[in-house]
Amino acid sequence: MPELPEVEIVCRGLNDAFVGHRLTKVIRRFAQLRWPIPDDLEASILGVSAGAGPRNEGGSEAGSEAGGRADGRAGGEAGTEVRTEVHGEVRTEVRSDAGVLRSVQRRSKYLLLGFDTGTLLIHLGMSGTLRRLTAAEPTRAHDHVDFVFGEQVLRFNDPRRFGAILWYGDSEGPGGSHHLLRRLGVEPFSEAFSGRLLFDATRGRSASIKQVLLSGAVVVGVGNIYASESLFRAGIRPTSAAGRISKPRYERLAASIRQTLTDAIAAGGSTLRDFVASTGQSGYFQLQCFVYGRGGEPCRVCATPIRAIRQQQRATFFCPSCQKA
DNA sequence: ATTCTGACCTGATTGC
DNA sequence: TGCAATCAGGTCAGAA
Repeated sequence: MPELPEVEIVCRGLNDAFVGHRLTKVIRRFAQLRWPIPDDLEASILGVSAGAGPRNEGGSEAGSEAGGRADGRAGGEAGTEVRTEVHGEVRTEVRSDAGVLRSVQRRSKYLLLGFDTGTLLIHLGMSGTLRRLTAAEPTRAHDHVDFVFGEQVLRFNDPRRFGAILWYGDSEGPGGSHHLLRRLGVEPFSEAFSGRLLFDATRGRSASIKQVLLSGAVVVGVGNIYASESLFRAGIRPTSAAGRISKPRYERLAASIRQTLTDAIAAGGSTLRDFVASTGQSGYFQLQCFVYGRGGEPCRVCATPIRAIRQQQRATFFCPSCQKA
């Protein structure tokens, strides 16, 4: 599963390949992910009310060979009927650029695809991938959804179905207020993230520091691998009570988290199982881990055998010599 | 309020 | 070779 660096790589890939292009169709082959994929997703994105009539359904693909260039007058293009509700007043207008993907952003491990009508939330869960393919590419097992952008397709595949595809319409407020995003901690690369924040947020907490990092309530994007790696670089035992770690050590931890994530992004995201970039390329080399997955092997710094334990049913790795309680 | 457990799923790997 | 048990990068909902 993608941790933050992988999601960041996918986010950049989506920006390069799809922003400015127009979504023409959503093909939903299997709807049951962590939550059901809305059945009116295509209509929501395109701004067409769900009951707008079956005549519109099939034949509206006429202008899709234009390859994403929208400046031409598009002679025969009828445009798409868009209905917006403003203060209870329903307006109908014809918009030829309905469905154009305006932006792709990452918040924690959520991908936020911005359309004029609202925000598409995508989470890759543990095993989700997004690939960029041509529309003719045959589907494989667990290819649940296609987002068709003319000739190219963004295809969502997720064997374990822990991922999510949700819609957050503009009428529901800005996407950032979605309940899944509202309680998230700060971004690790934001100004707000610091050793002081970690220190202040953990006073009185008896939970282990690794548990606090994984919870995402203070800082987001530190998954199971990078929690172990960051704590190693900071010289802190994963089992230490978060409330008993000093401010200087938290300063070091904040820097370690940033550095670990930066290194992983630079490496193209660590490739463990089935991560594939949105371009469909795989074969990124894996970030060289100091401790993760190296139980029993010698520490790369001091040669002491790395210890493997379990915390909250998750694998944790640390060097008993380099990392102090 | 904080902390912990179970649940959601399939697939790869391990051990008998 | 086959089959069962175990594990996997996330995170939500609910119980203790």
